[in-house]
Amino acid sequence: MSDVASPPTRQDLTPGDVTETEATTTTTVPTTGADLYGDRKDVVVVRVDGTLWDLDREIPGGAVVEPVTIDEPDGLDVLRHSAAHVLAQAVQQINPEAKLGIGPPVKDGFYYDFDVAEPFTPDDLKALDKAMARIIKEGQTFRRRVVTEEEARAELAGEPYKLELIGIKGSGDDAEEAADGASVEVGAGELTIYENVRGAGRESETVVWKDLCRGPHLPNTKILGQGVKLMRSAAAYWRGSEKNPMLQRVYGTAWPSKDELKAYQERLAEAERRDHRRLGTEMDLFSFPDEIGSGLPVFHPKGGVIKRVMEDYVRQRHIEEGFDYVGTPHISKEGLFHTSGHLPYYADTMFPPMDLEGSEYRLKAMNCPMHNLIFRSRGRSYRELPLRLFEFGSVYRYEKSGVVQGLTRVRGLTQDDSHSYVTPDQAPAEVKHLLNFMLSLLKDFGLNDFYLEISTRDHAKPGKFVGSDEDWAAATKVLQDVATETGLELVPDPGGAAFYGPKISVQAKDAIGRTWQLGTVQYDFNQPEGFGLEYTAPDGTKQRPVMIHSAKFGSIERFMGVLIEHYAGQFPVWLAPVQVLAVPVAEAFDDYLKDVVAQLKAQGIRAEIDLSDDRFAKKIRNASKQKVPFTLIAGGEDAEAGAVSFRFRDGTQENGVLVAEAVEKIVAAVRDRAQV
RNA sequence: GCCGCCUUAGCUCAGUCGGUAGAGCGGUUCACUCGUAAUGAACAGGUCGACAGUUCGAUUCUGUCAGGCGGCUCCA
Repeated sequence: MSDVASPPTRQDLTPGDVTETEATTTTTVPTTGADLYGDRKDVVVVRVDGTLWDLDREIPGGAVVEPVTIDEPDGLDVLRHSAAHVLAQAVQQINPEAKLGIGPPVKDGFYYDFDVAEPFTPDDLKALDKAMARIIKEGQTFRRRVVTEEEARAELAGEPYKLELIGIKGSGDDAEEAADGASVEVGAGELTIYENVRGAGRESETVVWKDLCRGPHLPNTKILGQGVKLMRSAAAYWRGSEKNPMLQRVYGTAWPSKDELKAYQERLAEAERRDHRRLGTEMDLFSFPDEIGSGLPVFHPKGGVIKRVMEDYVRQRHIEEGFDYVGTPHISKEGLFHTSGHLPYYADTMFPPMDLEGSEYRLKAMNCPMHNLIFRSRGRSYRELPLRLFEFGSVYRYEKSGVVQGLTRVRGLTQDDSHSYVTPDQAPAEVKHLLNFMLSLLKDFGLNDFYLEISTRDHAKPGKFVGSDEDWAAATKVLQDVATETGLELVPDPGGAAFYGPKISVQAKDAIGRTWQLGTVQYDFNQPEGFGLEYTAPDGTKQRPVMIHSAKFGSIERFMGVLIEHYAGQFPVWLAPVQVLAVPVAEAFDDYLKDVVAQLKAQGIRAEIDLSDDRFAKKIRNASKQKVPFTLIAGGEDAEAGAVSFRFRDGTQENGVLVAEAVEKIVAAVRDRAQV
């Protein structure tokens, strides 16, 4: 990765500023990373004046050098990228006709794209895993060689995709822009080829494989050890464009050790156990009947409880926060979406029109146009602002068949959508209000770890966005300032804005560290103009409001999916479809527990009793599998004492709790939205 | 939408190298059942995703479509 602009480095610091544990060294005479750190097995490359270099590359005098270990982010990238090279070597060893695409490191692993006549099968992957293991075991050396463009073209004459990358570089485009990951192959500086050498240093040494690559690499394939495994293969468009040919991409994972690989595989297994699609079926929450159509969920009674409780709570909180609950239809004449400006941008993702009595109607894909009509239904005074309209809007989006996925990507969804109409002066306070409100709501549902993404217009694509540069700059500043005030991490997303204005989106981390995009706050100065929205100002003039869109969860369906995975189906009491399951030790105690259940129901608790003729142990098993927060057990000892015994989902137990206390305890757990 | 794989009972899956199918769980019934993750037995349940084609015969082979899974692209 030579000569590429890189993040600030320690060369900018005076020696006294260096607080990191890794010491830097300033070279006085030419040397190499291997000379400096050769005795440290965990050092895989060096950072020379902020850029990563191979260990055996000669470093000039006067450079600031620091070691990069295999377990730090840069070191892991090097490890994974080197694994990608081994994969490519294995592929061409088995199939010399395979043409190379690109092979960058990605989160937790790497991939490499190949143009091959036949897609890879699972058996192919097994064979490749074995071939890779052999290459790793034989300890090939990665050797860097600088080449001219002419030399590179000659050596890579048989690799059309590599030649294309050289061409991109030659044309002066930024390789990073040209193809996601292509910068791994061709940097912005000199061209290099990496050779894999068998028996390096010996007379018999042979170059067994080579690839155009900016590097750097591990010194030796042996370092990959037993931490590498191929995961799957899939197709991917060359350079990320659907206009280009499809290549076959092989994904792998790579870790510094076998144990870390195993830990990663265990994390994947845990994610699979939590998969909301699996739990949704097991817990009888929802389904996607083929007869209805792809991406259109139905909620079963237990899933319906969760959805209703979520909605009830969110509606109540909105009302407390000054929102007015409104209702709008699922369908409208399509002129409305021309007025709003949506149709030219989103026609592809709206269901096609239906012709009724000479008018074209469309299923609603967004709620804002209808809320605008509510605003416009009569004259508005500045005294009414901020005017906040909120509803659970059912919207339908024609998502392409390949992207529909569980509850997280559907074609029919319920948005917890609000639109605040404010004066331009009120906008910053309202954005702040919405953002804090959203974060507090998410915390009530048990999510506590957030970062924000701020999506702005992309000047390179003027056709995608509406409005003047000044309006965009002003709107972006409002969002930026409020987002900064939260103290949360801010990630820029240039080009990610809606056509009508910039947005902040909230990303939440779940219990196993995955992030999900949830709510958004969007600043819109375009639709008020399109709809001619006005209010009367104190001086009697007509003024244009700004509208601020906000969905707190994004969609109820997706958020339910996130919650199912976050809690692994073990919901906090207030959300659990069944909060209490009473299990009599024997039939003789049925009536005793029926009475307890009746007392709980009188307090609004979702309590059931297991009156089946299963044996006691089986009933415990069933209760456990249902993930009910409180299992209440009663037998002779409990009944005599006027008590019940609690059994919790982790198997722990609290025996002999007086019935009145038990009811109070359960009611309190629901009221406090407690997890038990 | 694109590429690959998949679709057999409510669920999870066997199976048929072309002669219309099985298990476990779940369901129903009966018997049993007084303390912490499976009591036993019997019964019911399937146009083998849909539609074409090849064939004496298709759940099995071929094609198209639908749905699912994994990616790519997209995601107001």
